Amino acid sequence: MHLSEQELQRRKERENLLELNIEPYPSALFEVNVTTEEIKENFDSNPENFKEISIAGRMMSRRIMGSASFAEIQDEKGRIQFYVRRDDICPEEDKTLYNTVFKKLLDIGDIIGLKGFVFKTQVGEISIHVTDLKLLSKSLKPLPIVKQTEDEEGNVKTHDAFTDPELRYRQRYVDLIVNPEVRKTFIQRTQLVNSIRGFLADRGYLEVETPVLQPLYGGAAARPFKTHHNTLDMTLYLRIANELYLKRLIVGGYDGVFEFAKDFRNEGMSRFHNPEFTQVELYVAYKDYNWMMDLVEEMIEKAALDLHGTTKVQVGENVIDFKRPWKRYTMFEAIEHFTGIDISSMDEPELREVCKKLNVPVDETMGKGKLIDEIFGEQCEPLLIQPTYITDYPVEMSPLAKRHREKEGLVERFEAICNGKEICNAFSELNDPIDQRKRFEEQLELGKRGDDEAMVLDEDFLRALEYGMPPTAGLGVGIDRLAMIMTNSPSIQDVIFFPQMKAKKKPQYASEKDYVALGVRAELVPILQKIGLVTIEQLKQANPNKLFNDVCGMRKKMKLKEVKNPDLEEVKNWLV
RNA sequence: GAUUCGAUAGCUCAGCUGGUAGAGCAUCUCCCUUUUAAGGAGAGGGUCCUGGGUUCGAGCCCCAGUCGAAUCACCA
Repeated sequence: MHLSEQELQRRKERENLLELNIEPYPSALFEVNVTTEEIKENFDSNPENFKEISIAGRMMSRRIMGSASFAEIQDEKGRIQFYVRRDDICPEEDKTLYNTVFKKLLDIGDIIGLKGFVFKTQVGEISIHVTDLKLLSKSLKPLPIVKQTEDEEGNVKTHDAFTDPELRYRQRYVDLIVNPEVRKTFIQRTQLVNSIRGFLADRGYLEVETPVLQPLYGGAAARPFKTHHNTLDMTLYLRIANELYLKRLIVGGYDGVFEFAKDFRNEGMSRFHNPEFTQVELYVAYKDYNWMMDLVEEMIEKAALDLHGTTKVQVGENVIDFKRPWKRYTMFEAIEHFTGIDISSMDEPELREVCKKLNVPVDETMGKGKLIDEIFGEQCEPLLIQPTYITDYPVEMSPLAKRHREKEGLVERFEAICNGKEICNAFSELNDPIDQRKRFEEQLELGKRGDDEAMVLDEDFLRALEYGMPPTAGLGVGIDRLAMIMTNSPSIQDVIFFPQMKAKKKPQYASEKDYVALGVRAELVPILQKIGLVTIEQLKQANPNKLFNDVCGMRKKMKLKEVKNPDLEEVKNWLV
């Protein structure tokens, strides 16, 4: 393993601490009685409450000025400056704790505990005057240092921001340490979930859990992840939705059930798609989709209020207002509104004409429903910024929704569109088992025609319906998409702690033993690694003359005076 | 999957027409006081993503690859 100079330095510091009988990773708890936030908010009004504080966190900056120093400590809530004076933390003769430990053996990134009192500096910054300092955990890897300054107008300017998306997502822990707004985003995501959970629980609906591993995948149209159970020797799928299980529970007699579900779809990735994502699904008996629209409006409006204290949320360049009531269009109305074309009574050839005219891409396999959906998706959806309900979808696209009570060829379904994207999907659930079987069979036909996202027939679910499911309204809300909007995040990766990333290929690093087995002296191993020959295969392919040169050159460069250079014969022997 | 762009010090980035690898921050040494991106003096730190090629000479040009980003496509 290659270590940078700074990493080696810190490992050395760790050793030095041990030699001073200072445990770099102590086990005892450290009593914390205040947070940075509490100090900053309350010190001015109640300074006497902060005479004996104890706080822990990560040291994020340090400015040493001889026998006194300023540094910053960061806890979960924020940062605060602290002031350390040598003679405060070392009242006796022995000044090691300040001169050696604080100044030399501590680094930015170390986790420390402080005791002391709060005061204000001459410049007016609330700070902690430290009387006792304890190392709680030594950090061996240097952090990217992000500095922020404020100009006279109070604009915060960030220097050397840690922005590389790859590193931020692969090492989210670093992102969270140095980019405080990231921590805030995820707190808001949790607040959003809590708000919705509370809203639904207050209405008496039951939060449940249903299988993630399913023998048949259903409830949505998507390609699944496939896996295998060894003991049962059977194929299982990671769920693409939990809809059919929640409906079974409605059959079983619960009148309202919901689940925050991780779903998995084996499809493309984009800033709106992660292979695993979160939905909350809700089913309520004896209700219909009109009732559900009212509920969703209320629920999301409340979530906005809980997070922001207002129904207005800044998203990119737009301000989105979740205040009830939201605009409602039928799908046909929306298409007519945005294109001027009334397609409500068109047949398939006429729809194809319209697509051509509007430059909507189509292909042969698309039926009437898909064509309508395509027109909507191309011409309307991206233009819907404020929360808007689109209702009454073509039946072909909605095999689990109930036929419309009045309109032929449509189902009682709605989606809420916001910022140009779907945030929820709901319908009056189809509970006629005969019709449901027919719809599944139509899906099977689509599957035979090559649609690899067509639904599969679930006999057990049909059996449940045959026992009788009450009329039910069902809902699915994409939590990630909603979180993106509520936190003003442009990418789904910004609201998922550990978004899926392509695996990094790691070469099989050879160990010292592997080199020695070839006759390489152990002291030469670091040289070979430094040259870049980290696998035996690479070493074997090296040109002996060049290798000999490189080794001697690198030895000099690394200033390994005590290491004896190999001769050419010796190098050649490694490669035999 | 397609197109475009990118990869240089721990971090953020510069690097001219192909000619000895640079800055700021971070790190190390020295001075230092309630400082404000504290300051001053000095030092160390590089597989210029990988592999080929062109060339007397490649961070830079060419080819292939890896990884990433953006846009598009797919995702009812």
